[in-house]
Amino acid sequence: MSEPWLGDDEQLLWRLFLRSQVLIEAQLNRQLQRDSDLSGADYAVLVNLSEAPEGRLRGFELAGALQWEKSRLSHHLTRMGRRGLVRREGCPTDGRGAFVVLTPQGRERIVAAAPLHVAEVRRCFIDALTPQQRLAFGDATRALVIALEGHGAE
Amino acid sequence: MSEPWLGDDEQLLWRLFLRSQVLIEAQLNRQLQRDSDLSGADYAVLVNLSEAPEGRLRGFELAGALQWEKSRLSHHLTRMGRRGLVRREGCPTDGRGAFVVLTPQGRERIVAAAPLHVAEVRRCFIDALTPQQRLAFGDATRALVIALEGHGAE
DNA sequence: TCAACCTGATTGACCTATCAACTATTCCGC
DNA sequence: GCGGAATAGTTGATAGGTCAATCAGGTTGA
Repeated sequence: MSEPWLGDDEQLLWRLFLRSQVLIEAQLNRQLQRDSDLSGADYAVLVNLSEAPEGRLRGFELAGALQWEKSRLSHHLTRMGRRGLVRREGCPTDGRGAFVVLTPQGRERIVAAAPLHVAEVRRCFIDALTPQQRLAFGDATRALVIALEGHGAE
Repeated sequence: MSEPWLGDDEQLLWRLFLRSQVLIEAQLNRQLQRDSDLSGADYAVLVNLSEAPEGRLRGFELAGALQWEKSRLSHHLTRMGRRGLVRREGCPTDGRGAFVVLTPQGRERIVAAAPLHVAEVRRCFIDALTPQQRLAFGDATRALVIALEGHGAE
């Protein structure tokens, strides 16, 4: 429970986990870029907006949903704005705030991209596991998330 | 096995996986930066070099081990070189190639950093799982890695 | 009311990552 | 050998991410 080094099996487990992360992320980003000319970050923004009423969210709501820093969001929205995917609008009831709004083109893009992306998630992730493995995987990742949200990282 | 969308449980599984990735990566990078003034990328480079005979590897070997693009490696080595962690050396038997060599300071740094980092991996990852979860999780991640290395991503 | 503070968001500097283009060398078939 | 393909590595432009500073607009309380 508190030895200084990792045993062989622990080492292997850790490296497998790191490797699965890298591979999946790379594969999905590649697919999004190739099929839809979107980055993973673009996709996440568009999904959140498209699920919100009228395709609009306050900046801080979007940042919270994505778990992004506000400055990251701001920079990213500027770039997406240049590509016509989103637009900013002032908030009438709070002079500090702003809405982020999905443009019609943005909506078209996410509607076209989502099925392809989901299919890739299914292919690379869901279908790569047996039902038992899925259960075990969910069980373990849930334990990880609980442990990490509890102490280490707020 | 080939439905277009994800079911609730599949969706949850996927989001847990994504979230566990983000949390662990953030936590470990924070620890490395705080305790050892190294990024995760720096650490990975140094570990690979320190495990190689004489602390030296050809660029393409290092890139392969890290699964990095050659240009990423080249840029990163330039930055690490400026900080005195690594050094480049020409290869006598292949005029195109170069060795990347761990400097004495680089070795000191990784030797000092590794135990702290490993302890954090243990705390955040290994100890967060029960022995049964570790076995099952290893089984599932192995299946993922095999599936991903097989077709999608070469 | 008005000063201190908090909140939502933007900006600029800096660091890191990716892509495409390029140089130099080696390998291979003829 | 020699011309073309493949390999090793660098470079520059650009996109993305983090940090600290800034700003404008709310909120609170003496």
